[in-house]
Amino acid sequence: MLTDAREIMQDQAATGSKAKRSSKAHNASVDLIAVVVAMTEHGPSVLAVGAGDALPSGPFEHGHRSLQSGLRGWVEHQTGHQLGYIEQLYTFADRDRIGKERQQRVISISYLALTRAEHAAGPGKRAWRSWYDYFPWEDHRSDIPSMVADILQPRLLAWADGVGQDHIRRERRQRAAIAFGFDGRHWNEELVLQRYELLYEAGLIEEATRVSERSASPRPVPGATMIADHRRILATAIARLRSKIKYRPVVFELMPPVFTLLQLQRTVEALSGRLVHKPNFRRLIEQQELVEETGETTADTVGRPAKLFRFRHAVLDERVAAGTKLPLSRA
Amino acid sequence: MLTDAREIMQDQAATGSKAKRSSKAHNASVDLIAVVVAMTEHGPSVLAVGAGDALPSGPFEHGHRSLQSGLRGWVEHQTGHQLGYIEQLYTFADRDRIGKERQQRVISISYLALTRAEHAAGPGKRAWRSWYDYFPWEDHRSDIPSMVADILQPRLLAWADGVGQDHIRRERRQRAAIAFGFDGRHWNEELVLQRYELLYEAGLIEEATRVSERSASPRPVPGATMIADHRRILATAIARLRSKIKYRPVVFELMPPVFTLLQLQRTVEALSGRLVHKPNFRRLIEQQELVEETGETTADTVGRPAKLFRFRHAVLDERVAAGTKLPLSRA
DNA sequence: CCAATTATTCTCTAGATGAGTATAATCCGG
DNA sequence: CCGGATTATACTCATCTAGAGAATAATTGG
Repeated sequence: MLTDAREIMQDQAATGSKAKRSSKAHNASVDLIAVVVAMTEHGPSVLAVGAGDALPSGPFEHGHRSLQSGLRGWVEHQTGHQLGYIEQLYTFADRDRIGKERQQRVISISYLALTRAEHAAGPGKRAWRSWYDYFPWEDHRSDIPSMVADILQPRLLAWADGVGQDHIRRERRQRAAIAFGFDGRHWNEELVLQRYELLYEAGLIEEATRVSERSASPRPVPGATMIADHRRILATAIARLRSKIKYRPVVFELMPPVFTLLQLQRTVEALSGRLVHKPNFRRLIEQQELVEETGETTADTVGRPAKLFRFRHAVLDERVAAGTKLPLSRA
Repeated sequence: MLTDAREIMQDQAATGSKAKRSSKAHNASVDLIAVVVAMTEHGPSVLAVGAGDALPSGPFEHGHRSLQSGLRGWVEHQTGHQLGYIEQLYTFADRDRIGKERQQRVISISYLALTRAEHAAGPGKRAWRSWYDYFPWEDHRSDIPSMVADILQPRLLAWADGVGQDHIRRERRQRAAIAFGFDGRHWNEELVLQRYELLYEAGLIEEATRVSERSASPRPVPGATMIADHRRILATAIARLRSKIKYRPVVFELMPPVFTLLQLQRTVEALSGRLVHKPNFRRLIEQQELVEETGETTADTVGRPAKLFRFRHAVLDERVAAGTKLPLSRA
């Protein structure tokens, strides 16, 4: 099982330690929320519950051995899905949420999990939704979605120009330009959360406006909504994953045991939302020795048959990739 | 104020959302733990309380507006220190910890904060401890500490060889070699947590053994201890910071408003625990336009006077550094 | 003025990366 | 059985980046 060593270690650390300090901590309820990602026929997909508008989640309970095992339990119970790779995303305290009579706060701990769609056992087959349903502006594979220039840009500009002070207007314009690549800037696929936050701040996200205010607010931007802040958590997960595939071999968690290099490339492209240069992608994968040939080739496809590869699990032990960006002396 | 946009946004997200799902979540107490880092005369230092064996911490309470503000409150109260940059580290659930009669779990949310030592107001002047007091094997600036070869290596090998099965022994040896750079491997300064975990697993960390077992266990390795798992949290923070200075301009949080390039270099070296190549470091900083000249030069020192620089806060708005490692097409 | 000391600039090299071209192996319709 | 379409794989080339070390500049203290 491919797992992020650091995260796993941390969680083991959590369950193994013994505390000595007694504290007058007050109580809170603790929720676990999972973003479960897999590749389906519809592209990079997320496991949704309810009407496709909620992430699997549930309270952390006494029976749970650890946070992660509690999360696994809830996902399995709600979707019939067993999780492999898990990493923690973020913990936040919800301010407005109040439990029954006695005031009580809710702590939400969110996780990113990677799996293969086939692993599903049970009913939840329909539960996969392409994550681009929720973020249609994030898919730049075929081209920049027309809605970016047609809808997002004018509305964000209107939002920026709707403010009186000059420096705030400029600052808003600049933030929008950086996040969405306006004015000839490059698109940065990792800024998923910043883009969502910006739209949210501009009042263009449906979740940002209360039902009572809907008529007064600007029309929200296209994209499926979710309850509470689940869509924000999803944005966080996508951003994390898009960043992580660049320095850790996590893509393979989403691949079948055996695959062609083009299939691998298509997966990376689906996740990052943009196309990569085929020969260079191949060179990158091979020089890092991430895969090994099985000896087999594909048969069913048109054109020259492609070699099949499998992930070299050994690289997880051999190396620990860490991005060097300091001018260290090699010595 | 230089802050990590992603983290801050997340926390705002937390306080701003409204939840709809009612849950039967059971109660837990929530603790906030801070690793506060600054550069002092003794190098990279961490703010400690008690006998220098605990991190500032306290329960998350009703009065707190958000997790971060709760953390700020506790640190300020316990150390008189105001915090600037804050980012979340990790959340874990402590299994063995039980509150009074009714069984209750403790959730610990840990944070990394960066500040300047001078910002201290109040008594806690003695509270700064070099982080190398706790991890003496992590400082490779002058040379590889002799204890690595003299103490750590033999004890880790003894631990590995103490197991019967051949493949487990090999796996332990390999893990130790990768983490500590044995057998001619390179030292990877980011593996702070992995190294601590390995020593912990090998029973060489004092916190790992209960008092009653102390006589039977192997003698722990040098290094100041901390209560509970605070030293592990510190290791996590150091690892995160060593990684982050490579792709985000966070070092400047630790610098005075005006500094020379050598001072900046010394700070980076102190954090990463290793030396960098001076001309190349300079080239890196300048080509990224992270700093601008003040026009002044240092006077007090021997040798050619150095130009003084200040951080260009504008870069935070202009750019969003994100590590590209995919063979994307430039378009 | 000279030696010592620190700062700053340049040069050289090897490797990584972006981009495009060329060749290989298959299928399919004639 | 051949030629075009299609996909896979292998090369080539220019540019950029990062590691390493040398050369030059501006001080201080004798």
